[in-house]
Amino acid sequence: MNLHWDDLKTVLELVRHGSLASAGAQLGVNYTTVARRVARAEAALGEVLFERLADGYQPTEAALLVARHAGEMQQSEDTLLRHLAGRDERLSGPLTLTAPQLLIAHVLAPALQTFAEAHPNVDLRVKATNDLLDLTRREADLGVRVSRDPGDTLTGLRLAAQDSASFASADWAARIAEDPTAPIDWIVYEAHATLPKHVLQTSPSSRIRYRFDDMIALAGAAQAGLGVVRMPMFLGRSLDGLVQVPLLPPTPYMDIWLVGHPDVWPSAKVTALRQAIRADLKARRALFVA
Amino acid sequence: MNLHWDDLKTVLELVRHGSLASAGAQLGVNYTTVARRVARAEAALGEVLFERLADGYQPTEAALLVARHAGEMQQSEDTLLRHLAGRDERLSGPLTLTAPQLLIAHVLAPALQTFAEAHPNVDLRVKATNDLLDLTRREADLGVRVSRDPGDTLTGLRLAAQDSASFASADWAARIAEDPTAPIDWIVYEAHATLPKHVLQTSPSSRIRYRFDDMIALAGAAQAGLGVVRMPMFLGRSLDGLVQVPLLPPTPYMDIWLVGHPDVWPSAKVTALRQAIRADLKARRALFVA
DNA sequence: TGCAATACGTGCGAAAATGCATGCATGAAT
DNA sequence: ATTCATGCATGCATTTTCGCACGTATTGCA
Repeated sequence: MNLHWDDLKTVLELVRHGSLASAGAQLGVNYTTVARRVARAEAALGEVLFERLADGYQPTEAALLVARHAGEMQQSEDTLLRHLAGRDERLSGPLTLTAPQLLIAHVLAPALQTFAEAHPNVDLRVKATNDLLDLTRREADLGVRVSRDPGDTLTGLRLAAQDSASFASADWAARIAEDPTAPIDWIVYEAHATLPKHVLQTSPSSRIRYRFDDMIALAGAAQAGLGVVRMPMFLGRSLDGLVQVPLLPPTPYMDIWLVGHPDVWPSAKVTALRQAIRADLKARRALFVA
Repeated sequence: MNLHWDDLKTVLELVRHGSLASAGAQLGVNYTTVARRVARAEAALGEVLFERLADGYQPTEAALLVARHAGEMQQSEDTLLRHLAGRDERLSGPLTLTAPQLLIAHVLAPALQTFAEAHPNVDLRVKATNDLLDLTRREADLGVRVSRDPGDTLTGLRLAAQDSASFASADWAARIAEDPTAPIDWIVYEAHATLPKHVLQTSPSSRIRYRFDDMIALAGAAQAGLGVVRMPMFLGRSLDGLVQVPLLPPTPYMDIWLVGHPDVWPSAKVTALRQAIRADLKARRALFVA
């Protein structure tokens, strides 16, 4: 009986995910298939790879060894896929972009439309998420990220510098204009965030009333009048029902980057999308700064 | 449609072997299966991997790229298999030894018998060939080789130093004893071999009458009385119908080595076989030298 | 104690992969 | 010109693999 490479891949995912069901989900197969492939791999290798316990499959040392080398194989596969993608000169077929939802909705949409009309044969897939997808593993071909730099392994193009400022509903804006010393409710992003020093000095009656882990929810809360938020200029300007309030002067914020893996970067489709996005944002540069 | 690792392996073997049939033979599947897997890989990658020409499948650049990375994957697989074998402490299951036919027949057989009796659960497989099997790819676990050194990547244990001398049938031996100046027919090994200088000086009437590319055939020819041969001491002594003749004094010959890959070397089965062979040959050390 | 969720094994029918037989094309040898 | 060997495509029957439905065991929680 001889060893199937796909069975090694299956062992790898089972070691990574711990249960037949989740490994199967990752592989796109039923969990029974995972169990059967593992059994086949055990027969082929002559080694017990997992202990079948009540709460799941527990990998043996041999399984960890298999997983280690199968991981290397997967890296080779990833590299192959990147190289194939990178030398692809066709302007057709799938192309995957990832970006935060709010950037897509309020910034990137026009560029995507321009691109889609210019290249009707490209099947553009947009993964809208704040998760940093792994471009090394080709979870996406290009990514738009808000960060200080593009990172070590990725190639990056700075699309725009941006400022942040304070925004709130018209209600709140009126109240602040009326009585600058009145108590101010802030809605801040992420659990451990603090108020900017400037705010603490000039508006000592400020307090953090809500902490949100999601920028979309936070924006909605601000629109609903729950309080004042600090957010990028483009976002405050784009959202209905929000106006800038003078609590926090415009401050430099993280830049917007277009990033990609250097192997994939030269592909025709990636180059075309890159240029479409870059041209569009260059024309609207003023949207992002005060 | 998603990519099967086994299809990458299939593309690799097709690139290496050039035809569906030989790739299929290598993989142990029908050639139609190779054709279908290649078609599947092409669909999954969105790339044409081979041009179907009248005289076979011609790989495209993309196929060469696939093959390169699939080769890396195969190396990972080989390394995995070696590591698994190396940490195997069981004295059961398959164990493969490779050695030249004549060494097995006339030297190793007793040691193998001892080993087999001591370890009845080991399934000992002997690959008798002069080809140097690839121990890195686990074509064998241990090899016995006649050479100057074990090579760079393999671990080696010198089993015996040996001499060579001249041998011939009883007929020839009598003729030489009778008239040392009579013409002597030599049978030499390999195409470009020449007679030793010592022979040219002391027996100027010597001439090369036959050149053989196979030591077994050569030994048989000597037994049949076709002429005089130079061969290792152990072999001349072991073959019926051959006696040593004084044309060529015993001369140091290449050593006999037991070699293995360092990853596999510590395995229990390999260690046991190694010790059996080493002990046996140590006891019969005199067989190899004058 | 009872219920829901998670995790796995098993049997069966459906789907996919495989092997085999046949036929065609090409090139080399007779 | 004919024959043979090599190499591949295609259709069909078989084998293998897979997904699904059902059953069991365990854990956590109310």
